[in-house]
Amino acid sequence: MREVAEQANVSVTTVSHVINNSRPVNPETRMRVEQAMQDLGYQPNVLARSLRRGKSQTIGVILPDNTNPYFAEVVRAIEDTSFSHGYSVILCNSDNDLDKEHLYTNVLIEKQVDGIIFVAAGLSEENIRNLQKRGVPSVLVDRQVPGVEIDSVFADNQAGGILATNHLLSLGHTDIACISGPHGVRSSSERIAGYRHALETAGLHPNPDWIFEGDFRFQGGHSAARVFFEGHQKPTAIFACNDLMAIGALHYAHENQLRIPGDISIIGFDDIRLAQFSNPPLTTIRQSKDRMGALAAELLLGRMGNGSQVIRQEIVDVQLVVRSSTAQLEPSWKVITP
Amino acid sequence: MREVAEQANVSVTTVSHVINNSRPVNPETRMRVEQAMQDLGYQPNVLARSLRRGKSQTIGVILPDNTNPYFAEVVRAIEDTSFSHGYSVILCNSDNDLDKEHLYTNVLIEKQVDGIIFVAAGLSEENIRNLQKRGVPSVLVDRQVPGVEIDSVFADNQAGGILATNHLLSLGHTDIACISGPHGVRSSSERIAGYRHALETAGLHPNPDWIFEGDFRFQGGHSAARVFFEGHQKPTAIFACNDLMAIGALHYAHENQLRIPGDISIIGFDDIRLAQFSNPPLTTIRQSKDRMGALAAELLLGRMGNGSQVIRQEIVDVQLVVRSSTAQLEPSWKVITP
DNA sequence: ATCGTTTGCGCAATCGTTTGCAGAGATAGC
DNA sequence: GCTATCTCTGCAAACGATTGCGCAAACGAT
Repeated sequence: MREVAEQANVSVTTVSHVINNSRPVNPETRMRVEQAMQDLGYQPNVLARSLRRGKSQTIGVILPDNTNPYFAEVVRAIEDTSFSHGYSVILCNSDNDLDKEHLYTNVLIEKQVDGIIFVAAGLSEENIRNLQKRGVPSVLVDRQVPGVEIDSVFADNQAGGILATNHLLSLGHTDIACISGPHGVRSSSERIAGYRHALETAGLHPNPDWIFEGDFRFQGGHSAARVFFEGHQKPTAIFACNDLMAIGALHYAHENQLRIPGDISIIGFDDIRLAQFSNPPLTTIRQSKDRMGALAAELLLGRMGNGSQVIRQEIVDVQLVVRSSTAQLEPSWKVITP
Repeated sequence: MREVAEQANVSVTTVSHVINNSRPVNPETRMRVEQAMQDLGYQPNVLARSLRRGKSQTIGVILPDNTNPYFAEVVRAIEDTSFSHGYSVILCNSDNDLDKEHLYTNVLIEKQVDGIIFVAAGLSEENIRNLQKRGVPSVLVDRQVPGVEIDSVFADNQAGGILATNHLLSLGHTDIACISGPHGVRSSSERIAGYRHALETAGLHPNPDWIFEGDFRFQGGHSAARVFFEGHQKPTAIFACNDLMAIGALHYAHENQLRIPGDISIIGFDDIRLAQFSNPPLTTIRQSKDRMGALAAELLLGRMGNGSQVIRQEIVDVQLVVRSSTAQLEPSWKVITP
């Protein structure tokens, strides 16, 4: 910058002002400065600027694993909208590990990020309070932490669980198993709550053997399906709490010559892109990952712009997407069996 | 920091030295300082440190789309190894857009990243020279840019293409179609080169109608398959240049009651996690994304540590993984048809 | 008591910007 | 011709750390 100033025969002050348009400067001078910047290939040092201004134009995103398509799509949306507002994003994989998450949080704070988005974080209440005490704007995505006031956006998980279960019920299924997410993940337990609620409303009571705790990954769905089908009583339909596990279950069924949806109906949750290309294409509950990511970023940006605004909790709708992995229960089955 | 210094009754100099262990300090004093840091909940401002030290402990990763499982897995490995060396990563989605990529590059430079990793970048030669001129360490992953000397790591794509094609040939297929990646993507064209080479070595000449330019996404594979099967002469096997497209093709086949691998064999490339859970599980060419990502990060870290080391180009092996989407060509087919 | 060494610490410049304050010259109003 | 206003620019102090240089006390040896 000093070099530019010298070459243009002005002070660094002026250079700064032409860069930022922060006060009027004589057109002729401005030209000279711009020319000098050109000639010298000058690029500002944003670090110094950030230091001075107290804003780094950077946000942190902490999520369990960017390899999970669901998170990948959310973070993509976050990155897009952040970028279009002039912010960069630092990516952090917490592996659902609270310590790692804490570590990342500190790194981000030390790097002076302007805000943090937690995607389905394992965030503890204490952790959040700490953030708030430090005055770091943050928003939660996909998961609530009870008993704490913080901007957040998540899907209407319970409604989704109900939607999914009702869909299966409406097809005549009553023996509906369920693959949950990892223990303690709120979004999963809400979906399960929806599942339970729908069953009870239909006058059925959920069979505890038919709730299997998965891991939100292919493998978990696969294992769950095995447990169900090696069990005494076999379900005719499965509600998986995310698409990955649904596809894992699909895979198990396929390995074992179970026809889908002939022998077993499967419904997922999320509607990741893959869902329409699975075999058969997966019936699922769509939550808009684009919208969630964008919303999260906007919430954060808003909060950063104006610290005192009221807390917002955005709930995004879910939607049943019927494809080919679910079908009417063959009446014959029920009739013949007894 | 000043506050800490006051509270501990020392100068900021000393505080700095206890933080960095950069010179001996009296144990008792050190205790006092540490206590003060505790009490005040002090966290260093890494921005200021970076400014002073001229290193930001941050690297940039520019890739087309973090939503693509292949890239997602690579970037995950990059993030992991960077983190374990004390670096954060800024994520940038270029959408294969050269302008956007250029923009991101500038942002990263201005943010004073210590290095940049381009994953399958559309990077132009000029672009790279610019980087080198500026002295920004950078490494290329998954794709070479011809005529430029730069650290890079990529898979042995041609070998992979040969491996895939030979596998199909060995199963008796001769009518082998091919779904390429987008025009101009080096990794894809090398795979195609391998495909051609293998065919020619087997005394066949590739049918130009049987090379379809895809987009490296589900949809492209799907479209390609349609073109092939609506064509006059139908292939008995398909080599897709990545798994996503292979799965797209699988999906088309399924929609049209083509049995796999009975009616058509399909082989992919990458071995993304999904590949083993597709229906049927996908035969593919594995390239270790973990290794590539880790290697890339290590290359970059090495370069950052020592600017003058010799240029390194790491080639990671590929490997045929046989699953269930490919099978022996039914002899009947060929015999009966004429 | 003196001197040389070691140990422990602080001063102040620096990294590259931004920004409050203020000065110089030009223009205008009377 | 004098002052008021306006336009354009620069000085220097921050932002929060790191680091070369140097000083003072303590210590051991003679």
